[in-house]
Amino acid sequence: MSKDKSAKIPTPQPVRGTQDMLGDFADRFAHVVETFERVRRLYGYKRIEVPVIEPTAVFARSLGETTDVVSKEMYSFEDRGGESITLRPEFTAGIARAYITNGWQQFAPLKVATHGPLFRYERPQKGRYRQFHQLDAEVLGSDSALADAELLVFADQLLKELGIAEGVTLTLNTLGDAASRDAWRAALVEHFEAHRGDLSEDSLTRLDKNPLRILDSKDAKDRPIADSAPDIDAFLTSEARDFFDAVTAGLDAAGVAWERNARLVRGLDYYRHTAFEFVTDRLGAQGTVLAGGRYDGLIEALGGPPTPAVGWAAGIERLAMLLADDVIDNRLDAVIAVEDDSQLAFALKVIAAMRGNGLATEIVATGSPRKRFDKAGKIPAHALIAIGTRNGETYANIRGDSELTTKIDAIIRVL
RNA sequence: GCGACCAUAGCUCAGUUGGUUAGAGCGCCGGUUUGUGGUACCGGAGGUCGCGGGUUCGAGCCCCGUUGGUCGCCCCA
Repeated sequence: MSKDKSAKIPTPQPVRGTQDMLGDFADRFAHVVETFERVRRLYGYKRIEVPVIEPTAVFARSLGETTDVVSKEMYSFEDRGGESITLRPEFTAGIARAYITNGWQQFAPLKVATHGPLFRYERPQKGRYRQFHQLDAEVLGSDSALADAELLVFADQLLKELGIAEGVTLTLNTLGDAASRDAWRAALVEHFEAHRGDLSEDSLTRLDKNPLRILDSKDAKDRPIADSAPDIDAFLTSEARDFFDAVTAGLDAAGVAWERNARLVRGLDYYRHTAFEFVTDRLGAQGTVLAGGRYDGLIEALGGPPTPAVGWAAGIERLAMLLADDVIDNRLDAVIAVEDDSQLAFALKVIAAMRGNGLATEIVATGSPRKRFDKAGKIPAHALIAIGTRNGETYANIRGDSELTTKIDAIIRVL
């Protein structure tokens, strides 16, 4: 290391909102993904891979008129050909594009699942990053309420298998069909206009841009007005009512607990019928762990044929943060402390044999020989093997669970 | 885009109303105990106190700016 400070090379900073993971958290992350991959097979969801980059139009068109999101929160750039490219901020639009451009209509109804990195240009906070990762499940080309129900049962089982269902609640609402939704929206605008003077400043702008969003406002000033606003129920067509009933009946039959949240809404117009969020109060302001809904209008908005679809996505980091501390067992089977360098060759034979027998093993053979036993003892493992010389003879002392030490003893004995 | 809080050793943090040479724990390196066993003892390396200005006889501490982080708001596809 140079002491010459002027010669020091400045280390580039990581991009804001990106994260590096080492050890425990990376293992938790992988555990979430592995569990998802296992459970999605149980439900017959096909693995799908779609690009991280898409033409900007894929997302701009799917997100429609919510200019805030499109203009300020997407990672977009021009490639060398002058085409506007965007790092995917969500899975759904890219999957819908793939569905159209690959002619996957032939497979409808198509159940697919994927996971990977997504990018949104936002201010990072707890459970919210610029590069983040999601699990994703979609059913394309099905207008059946059974698809919605199955998707939710899948999500419920995933959370249960991750051991985080406790403290996570499925909240559910319907946005109705287009007719229901339009009637409800008009009634809401009327209600909010009547209370215009009591709304927060933010909600006044929502009233113009996205009135449904006043319903889930966090501002205490808005709550009485939002809470007294009409529910969609009175405006549901009988078809929409039947659809919602069929979804909830499916959940009840499968034993999935749910709560109606009549204030749960989606900002985009292509959402229809089912909207849901699995929420928790254990992640600060970012309480949504898994969310989705039915988006019957999306594929058409991308220039495809009218295609009903429903899906959800879940933040892998958020799920990983919720995992219990003891879910991941990082302990090795054994650690070898080489207490005498003349026994190094023997120790290397032992560790090769251990690993060859499927036992995860680490070796400590550097630094002061006297300290190696202590050092090895600090590495989490089920057994500790000390190798040294005593009375001119090689010796190996094994400590740990009796079953494991017997197995190790047998491996070493034949060397 | 807005707000609050924070920034001292590789990590987690102390650091008094501004006052000598900025500390601890963990980690790292070395030494002591010749030991079937050890939460032990001793020592060492490692710091432009995020950066730049200012106030002051004197700034890790006070003021301004700046960069970065955390949390929240907006937004949430």
